[in-house]
Amino acid sequence: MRIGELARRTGVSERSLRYYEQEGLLTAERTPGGHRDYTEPAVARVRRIQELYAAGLCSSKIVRLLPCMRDSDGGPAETADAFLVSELTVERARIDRMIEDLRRSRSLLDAIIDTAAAPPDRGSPTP
Amino acid sequence: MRIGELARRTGVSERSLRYYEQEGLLTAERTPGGHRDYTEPAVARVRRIQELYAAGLCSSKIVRLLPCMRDSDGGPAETADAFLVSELTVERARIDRMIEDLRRSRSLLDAIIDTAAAPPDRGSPTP
DNA sequence: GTAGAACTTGACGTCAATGTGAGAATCAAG
DNA sequence: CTTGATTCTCACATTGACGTCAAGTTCTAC
Repeated sequence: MRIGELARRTGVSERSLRYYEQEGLLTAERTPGGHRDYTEPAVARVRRIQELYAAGLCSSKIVRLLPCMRDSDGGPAETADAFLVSELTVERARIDRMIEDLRRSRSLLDAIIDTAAAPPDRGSPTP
Repeated sequence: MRIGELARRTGVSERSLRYYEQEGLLTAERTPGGHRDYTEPAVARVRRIQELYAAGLCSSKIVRLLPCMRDSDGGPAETADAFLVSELTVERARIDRMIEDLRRSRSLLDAIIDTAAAPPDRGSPTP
């Protein structure tokens, strides 16, 4: 499929897809004229890339991480070397902290929303 | 306390603290000479600001949200108006999605780390 | 009063993922 | 062949929360 279709199916802009290629995250065959021609697994791959970006990983981390994932492109999964593993362990800890922070922020918002939903308590406290 | 101490106690750079003030997130008295003089609750406030930034809220959202929080500066908490509540509800949903994404990414990393930790399965499958 | 640390404002730089626009080339269909 | 949609590359702009440097002022301790 070509870049427009991939963009529509993944919800990722064409610009970003080209950027992913530039960063080595995504590859594509080329038509004789030079247009990108993506295979079907590219859809799943792009979704995973987005997830990892959302998790706060930068492209250089992702590019080393992707080959270690199953089903990334049909090929057998590489095994992460010790250095990558140690980096990923750090990232995992960071993600855990992020989740904790998000939980706190979530309950903060909850409290505010609940307070606003409750009948506004003006002046005279429950008699 | 002055900006240096607040920076040390919160782990936030002086630059950021001035930026928070510029964005209306944080206020301070001034000494006769113009130096910022923070009160004790500023510490907690800065921490909360950081949490909300970590949750992906931008300064303009945070600045409207802070007055609705308890203990932010000792004053009574304002109640969020309907518009803010609707925005916060959207943010809360976004945070929920973020947490879900993070969980997925976390288990992705987990799988890779576990695979690398397991004895590398080279060629000859269990005879 | 004076040295040096801490602070001030202001302006410009950074970073990483994208947006955006120009101008040329390619593709699919009639 | 032609037209119009799509894609190409290249390059510059944007965003937001900061880093960083400069030149000047204030505070603190002696």
